[in-house]
Amino acid sequence: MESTKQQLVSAASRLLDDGGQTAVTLRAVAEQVGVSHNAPYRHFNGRAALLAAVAERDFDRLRQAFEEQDRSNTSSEAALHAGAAALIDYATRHKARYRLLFSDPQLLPEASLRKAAFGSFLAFSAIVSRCQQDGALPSIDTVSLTGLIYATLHGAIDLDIGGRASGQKGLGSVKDTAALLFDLLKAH
Amino acid sequence: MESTKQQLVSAASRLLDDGGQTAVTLRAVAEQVGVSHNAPYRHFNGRAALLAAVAERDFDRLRQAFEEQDRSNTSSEAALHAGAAALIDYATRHKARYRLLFSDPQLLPEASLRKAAFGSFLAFSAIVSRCQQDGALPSIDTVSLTGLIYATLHGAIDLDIGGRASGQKGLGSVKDTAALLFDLLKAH
DNA sequence: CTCCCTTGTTGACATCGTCAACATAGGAAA
DNA sequence: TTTCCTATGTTGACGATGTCAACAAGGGAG
Repeated sequence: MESTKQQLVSAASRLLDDGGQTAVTLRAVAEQVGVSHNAPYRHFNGRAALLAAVAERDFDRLRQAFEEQDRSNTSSEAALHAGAAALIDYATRHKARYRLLFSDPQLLPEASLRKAAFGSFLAFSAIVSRCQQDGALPSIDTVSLTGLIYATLHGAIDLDIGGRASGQKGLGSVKDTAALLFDLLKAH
Repeated sequence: MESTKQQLVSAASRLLDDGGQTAVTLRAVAEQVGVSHNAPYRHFNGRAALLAAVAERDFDRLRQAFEEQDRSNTSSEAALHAGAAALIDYATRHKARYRLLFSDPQLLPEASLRKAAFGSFLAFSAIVSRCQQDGALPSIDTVSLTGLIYATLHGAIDLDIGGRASGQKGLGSVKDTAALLFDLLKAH
């Protein structure tokens, strides 16, 4: 027995995966849940708020995934690679959702969403910090270094999804770019 | 005396800068130019095609900016930094337009648009290649290296525009991220 | 029992992208 | 010159969509 609110978020996620941004219409979401076209307004302030809820939920999941890697029994370097792989994997599996989280301009900068986004960034930062302590990454400002890695990962993913850079070579190029960055960082 | 088609593209750009994605409605564009709400259809296949034309024009301008830096009389390293600064500057001045070029999911993968996007990437790649010849950048595969730099720049810009990463620290963090990457690359 | 907050419904409205039909001017073709 | 076609633009209409207002039911608190 899932609450209607949760059902709405789930339905929006599904529509996003299936038909992309334009498929996520309030009316379609409502229909999927089996309520009237205006029921969503009892749970969300409007379309943007519903999408923000979807993004928030997934940001939390990403954070959890990063935290799991950070707590794992592997080496810090392996955790870093696994964390990056998790992000790439999520983006590959849910392109439209990834775009919603990281690049949607219509998402209101709600405090809760910003907090969730920052939370996943911080979780990733924890992995980076552990790598630094182990000497696997240079001992510079952790936030700056995390920003560099995060930006590179996101940029490679986003360019790949949109096919805007070096042709559409598939996600192989994303992993290659990440590997190249990690190699450079390893060599001090 | 500007052709109506060019006027439509210019008006769309202006509306994009002023009011963001949602402000660019075909009817508003037509009104700005002073034609009926259906006149744009005589020049573009629809809204997506008009936006693609805007993106294509700006991709060409970016390519020209990169080519100018490549031909400049400065050092190859200065050209690289100037090229990066030009991209950051463009993104800062025209956030919504930057998003359109590099991250808009609704843009049909028209051949001409893809060609223009690839053209700007290639122009940037030429600068990178010159840096490699001068020993200012590591002698690895040029396309891979350009992909890394391009991805980092785009990722830092995109995260900053959306305020998704380390808080909204302004574009300062973007330049810092770029500087950090260049430092790392310089140290082989 | 009564009241009110939550949740949901129906109906309406403005806006938008898009299609179809019609108008007009200017040059090519005869 | 006259005829016709194409490019360009206009008007009108339609369906889809986000959103607002008004109404309904139901269940728990007092």
